[in-house]
Amino acid sequence: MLKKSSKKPTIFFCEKVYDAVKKIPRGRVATYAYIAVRCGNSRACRAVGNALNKNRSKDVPCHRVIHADGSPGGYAWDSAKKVKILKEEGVRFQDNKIDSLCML
DNA sequence: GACCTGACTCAAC
DNA sequence: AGTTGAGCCAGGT
Repeated sequence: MLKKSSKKPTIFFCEKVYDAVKKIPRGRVATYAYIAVRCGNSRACRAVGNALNKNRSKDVPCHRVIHADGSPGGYAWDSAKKVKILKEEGVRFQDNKIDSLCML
């Protein structure tokens, strides 16, 4: 049984990305690497960003996803707005970077 | 159907 | 400390 691979968990990955991002509590942020790890590969961070960038569903608080070094990263709608939203949610910023304490 | 790019990250130089 | 290269996944051209 088991027909050898035959298929890739492509859909799984993006689905997990949305699920993980949706689970981010308000006032908190997560790094792409964190989401990637949650999806199975810590190096799939690119796929995570790509999934959000191409899908950017309103159901997913993609603004809570930031770089690993604390930079707000990018935002398909408006990177500046992303920072603003995070501040509104209560995320602490340190020198234009998200405080590591707010990272999951 | 193959190649490249993209909201990334880590390690080495 | 800043720059460069390599690694991963998915979608678009």
